[in-house]
Amino acid sequence: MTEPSTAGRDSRAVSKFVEGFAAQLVEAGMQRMAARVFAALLASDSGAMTSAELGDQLRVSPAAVSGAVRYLAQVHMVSREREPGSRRERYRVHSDQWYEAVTSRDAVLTRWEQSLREGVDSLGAGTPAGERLAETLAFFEYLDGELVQLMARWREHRDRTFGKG
Amino acid sequence: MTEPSTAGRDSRAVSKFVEGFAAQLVEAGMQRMAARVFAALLASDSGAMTSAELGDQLRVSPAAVSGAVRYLAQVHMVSREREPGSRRERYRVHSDQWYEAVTSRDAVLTRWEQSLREGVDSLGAGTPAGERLAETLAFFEYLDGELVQLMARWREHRDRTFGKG
DNA sequence: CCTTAACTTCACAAATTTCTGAAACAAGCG
DNA sequence: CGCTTGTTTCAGAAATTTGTGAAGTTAAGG
Repeated sequence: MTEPSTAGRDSRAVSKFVEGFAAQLVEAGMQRMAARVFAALLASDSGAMTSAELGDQLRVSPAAVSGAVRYLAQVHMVSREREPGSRRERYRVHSDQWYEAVTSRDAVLTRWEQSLREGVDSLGAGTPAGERLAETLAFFEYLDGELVQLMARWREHRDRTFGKG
Repeated sequence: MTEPSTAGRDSRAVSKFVEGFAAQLVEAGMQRMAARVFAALLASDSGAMTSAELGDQLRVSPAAVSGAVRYLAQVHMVSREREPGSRRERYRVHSDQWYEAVTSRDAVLTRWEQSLREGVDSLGAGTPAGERLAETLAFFEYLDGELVQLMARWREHRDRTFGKG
């Protein structure tokens, strides 16, 4: 017998990946529900799902989906789409967009750098502690700049590998 | 009046930096106590502190310090030193060692890659979802390799800037 | 060896986070 | 306009995380 269209795939396999990958993300610091929603989108064929589909597949309430999606949208890991002429919303991983969000983490690095700058100032640039903070700061500033270039090279590499492949 | 030797520095300023920077680390996903211990070490002049000093400065129990240090040692952000002929242990940030730990995050990336590989297999390399996972996996593999080179360039850059400076 | 200082482990209490159901809110459609 | 469907907000219950005190372990020093 044929499976229903949305579940043409082995939903056992999908779930195993979703939960496993989400667990890894959680261990790295992401909120549990956000991780699960993200993994589910990543593992969907279209790369987009509605709130109802997510709630159904993950067995959670609309409220939980709402909260997770708000977070994911804030950090640019998914985008929201309004299907024209419907109150239904779709959440999508943009395949190239999302890992840019993971690496660039601009906001995080910037705040770290700001803290370190203040530390260097208040502890004194000449003190051993001040020098250690300054070196750390220099590292993050270096990292910032390098990541931009790294992402540029990745896009090129990706286009060669996937674009024409 | 002169301050006691260990607190020759403005302990108000130290604490402000420690708590502020730790908060940023927490927001990025690190455990609270580990973040505070790490920040305290970073802001110390010698780059090393004993368990007692840490507990005293952060106003927490030995147990809390123990837990935090175990974690930090596991992820190579501090190393433990046994002062010879004493049961006192010192915890140290190696100034160059620690941010290597932050970037390389080898363990994390490796586990992500493993999850993704399994996902590609079980969802099918030919399916749209499988292709998305494969592209994501390729990205992390690329990142792995690039980070190694990036760190090599940083060390060079650092030696030029701080080594002879 | 026995004492004692230092660290670790463990069970539990406190604080925080996470998810839910219910109610409020929005927006298409008749 | 009001009905209906879909999303968000909110207060609280449940689960998880975090830090403590106390007991346990290890090893230096008499």
